[in-house]
Amino acid sequence: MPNQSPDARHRLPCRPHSFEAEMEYQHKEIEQRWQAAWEEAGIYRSKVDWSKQKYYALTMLPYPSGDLHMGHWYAMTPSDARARVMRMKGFNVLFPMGFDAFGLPAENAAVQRNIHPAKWTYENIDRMRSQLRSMGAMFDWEREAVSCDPTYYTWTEWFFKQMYEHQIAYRGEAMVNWSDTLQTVLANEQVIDGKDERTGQPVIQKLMEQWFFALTNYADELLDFSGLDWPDPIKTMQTNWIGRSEGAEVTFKTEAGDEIVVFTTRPDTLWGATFMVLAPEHPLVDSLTSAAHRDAVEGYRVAAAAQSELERMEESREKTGVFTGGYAINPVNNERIPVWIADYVLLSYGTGAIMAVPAHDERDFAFARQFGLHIAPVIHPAGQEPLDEPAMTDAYVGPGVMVNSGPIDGVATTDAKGRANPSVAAAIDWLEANNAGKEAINYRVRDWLISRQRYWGSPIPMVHRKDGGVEVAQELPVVLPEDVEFDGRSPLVDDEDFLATVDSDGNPARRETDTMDTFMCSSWYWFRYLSPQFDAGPFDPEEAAYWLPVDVYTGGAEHAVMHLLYARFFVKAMRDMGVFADTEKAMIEHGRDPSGLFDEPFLMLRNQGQVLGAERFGDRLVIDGEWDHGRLIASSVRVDDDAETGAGEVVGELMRRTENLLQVEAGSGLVGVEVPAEAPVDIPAIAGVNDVTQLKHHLEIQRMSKSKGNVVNPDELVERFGADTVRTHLMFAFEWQKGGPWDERGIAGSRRFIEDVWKLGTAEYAAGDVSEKATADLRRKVHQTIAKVDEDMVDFKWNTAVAALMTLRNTMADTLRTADVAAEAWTEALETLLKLLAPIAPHVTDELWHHIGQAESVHLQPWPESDAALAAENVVTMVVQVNGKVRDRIEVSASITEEDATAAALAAEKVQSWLEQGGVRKVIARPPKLVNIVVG
RNA sequence: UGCGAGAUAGCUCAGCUGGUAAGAGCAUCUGAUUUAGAAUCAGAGGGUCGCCGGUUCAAAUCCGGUUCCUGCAACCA
Repeated sequence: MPNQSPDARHRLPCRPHSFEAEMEYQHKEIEQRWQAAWEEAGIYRSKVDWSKQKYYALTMLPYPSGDLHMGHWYAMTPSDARARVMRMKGFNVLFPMGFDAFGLPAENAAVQRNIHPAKWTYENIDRMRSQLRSMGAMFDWEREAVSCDPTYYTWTEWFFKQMYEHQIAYRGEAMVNWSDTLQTVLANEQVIDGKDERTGQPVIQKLMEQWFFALTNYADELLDFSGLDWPDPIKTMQTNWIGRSEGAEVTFKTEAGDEIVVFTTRPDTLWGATFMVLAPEHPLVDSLTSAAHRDAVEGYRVAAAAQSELERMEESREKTGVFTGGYAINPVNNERIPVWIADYVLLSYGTGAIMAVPAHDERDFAFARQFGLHIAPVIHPAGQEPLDEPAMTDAYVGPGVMVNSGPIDGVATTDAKGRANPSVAAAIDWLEANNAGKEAINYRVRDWLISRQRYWGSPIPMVHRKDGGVEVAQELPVVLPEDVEFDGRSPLVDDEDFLATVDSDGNPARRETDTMDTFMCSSWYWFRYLSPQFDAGPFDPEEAAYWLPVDVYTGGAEHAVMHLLYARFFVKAMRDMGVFADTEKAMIEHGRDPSGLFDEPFLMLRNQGQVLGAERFGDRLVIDGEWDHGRLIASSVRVDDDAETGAGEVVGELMRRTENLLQVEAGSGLVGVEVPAEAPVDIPAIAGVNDVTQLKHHLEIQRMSKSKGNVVNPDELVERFGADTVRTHLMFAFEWQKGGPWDERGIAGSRRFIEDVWKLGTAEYAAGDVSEKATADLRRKVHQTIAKVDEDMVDFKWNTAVAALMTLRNTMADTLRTADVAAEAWTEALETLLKLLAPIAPHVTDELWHHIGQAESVHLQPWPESDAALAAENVVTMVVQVNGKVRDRIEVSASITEEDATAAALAAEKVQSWLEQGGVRKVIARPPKLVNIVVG
């Protein structure tokens, strides 16, 4: 009810060009105008200011694949909102953006569309920059870094050189993952289930000489997450990936005198080792194999090599393998044991050879039973009869006492790992005393393979000398030649102009043609953001001294054992190579203590989930029954995915269900089905008695992808609803860490919310009959909302923060109608709403902020603080229960004592009749919320 | 198979350390407005909190079991 109250005069519209004409919410005009205004005023420029507390907020930089998709919006806008909150809280916030611009898709585009990778990449970057701008994020564009730019990859090469000179980068021969389709090798971390994690292309194992980084040197340090505020799943994934296990290395000798070293976590079971198994590719297989077994061994090796990792894993768990004909000597008891090869032993783990203890290892047991090999129990199970070998159906892996184990007989064995297990400790001591082995730690993680046989990457700045030596190129950077042709292979390998160079002695030499893994570029990009133009080093120590380390990092969890592991390794290596020496000096000069600041890149990490496309499929149902007025009354319902038409009265997919009414797509159209309570519902996948509510109706969620046609284009949504609405909705519709299916219809609600805020902000509030209680109620609501929103936003709980703002919206909409609060309280409520919403919906809030007469941007305002006294409830409704059932409610003071609460409850009107039924046995008082009276 | 998360309205979710009558947005329905629809406004319906058992004066919440779903790792010696 707008009117001309004098109270409204303190809110003079100060932007006549947008408000006088009409009070309609024009998202497009508002957003474009404010984006331009912010840029012109430079309010998002972040500069070193030692008088202010810094906050480095980072979000994973995108690969310029073409268009910004929903995932980018989902990942970045909450990160932006969080950075804005921190800024309003008084921190000097750096929130930069850039592009991870090297990579295979650019080369594919070159082959398919005959466009140079650089051109393709930079065109995409241009497009994505403008799309990023449409988000209205507070990116500081003057700090942008693009990894494929020579001013950037100069320093990527420089890092490689440092790594080489510090013996962290090395060239070595190893079994590596080779993708024939991609024509390159891949790091272990980038292979999932035998396929390239990006493209799903299969890989095979190949022995090749490649460039590696000695990541395993840092394995132990990488297991230490102390001081890091990271999600547990990520820490677990990295820990599992690194895969530290404690045990011993034991040396076996073959009859020919060769040594076979094995790693085992159970050296205590050595006396039960009755055979050995080598990986098919193990180098000693040749010399071990006897003439009689050579054909079989060769056949097995060839078959194993021809299989992709994927095929190996897809096979059943049935063990395969062949005997080499060779024997080794068990060093603890000098027994002669056969040596087999089998593909369940992996060359890439441990030493590629195992001692097999079939009695106490499930895999070895299965193998022994399959091939009739000897099984020798050496543990007497705790509290059981001794193991009877022929009767065993499984390996025994539990605790007990060592038997048939010579010097360690009688020692207890427990479930503990490593030396904490008495039997393992005893075995290690014996091995070391007898020179047969030593305590050892094995890691599953391997060194980081960084060579790629591709063109569009940072060149590895190395030169192959004529004399066979390798050395760093004379001049950095080694620049990628631009004038090249693409046919699917790297054009570098036959580019004479590129290849020909000279070594440090002036002799003709050949350049390395491999480029670096693009994860190398992204392992240090947040340093480049600090000073993207700096040319005396990878980053300016003065900037680094202030901004480092990154305070909060946001991005996808899929990088758990790739980027996030490499980045941690990289920083530790940089620290050890002295790259931070100048930064440290600068820190000390500015009075900042540098200790411990270069051990980890990202102090806090938060992962967003994924926005999925909603595609819908329901159970396929077979329904029998009777027709009644065009509707089928079911006598039975059965789920059968393979059922064909004709198998029942109605066969089809369940599209919709409301209570017991089904809508089934039965080929000819939708059929209505009513399922009476007595009709049996059979769902094979769910055991027991099923009912109609367990039927799955048409809804399936999955990744958005072009081929599935379920991609939602953020540009269109921004056009229709505005960036503020899209941002708000992305933060409201999902639990950020979890993500979920995109529902096209839901966004209208978020748009309505923004429009309601618009209405509140543009309404003329005129106080009528001011009530003190109403005023206090509104202020309480406001201060409760501040507390809730503050807590939620700091914690990335966007959905509940928006929900809290929506309820404040509801309260304020009521207030606008009742007009019973003091004008000051209304103004406080409105200003608070705008400030709290500003990080989420930056444009509309700034517009309204100016509309209510403020001159400065809402984004430069201090974050509201909750006044606990105002937020506290002073009068509350106390529940009076009798025997746990609510019988009455009474208004009491929030600070009521237990005695008063009890007395009030016993005096409550509606409980009297219950009190008469029996004596009061007990009174449980929880002032001020509840009193429970137990009677009878 | 192991580890983790989860199961609350038709959908997506909130409900913190047990305590009022279980909430929000969307969807649905009714009414107003409209030639009609959309939009808007007013209002309504809809939940055995997966299932079984236990602890308690009191359980969606804690404990045990069970089913289902989902994420990650998967022959790691």
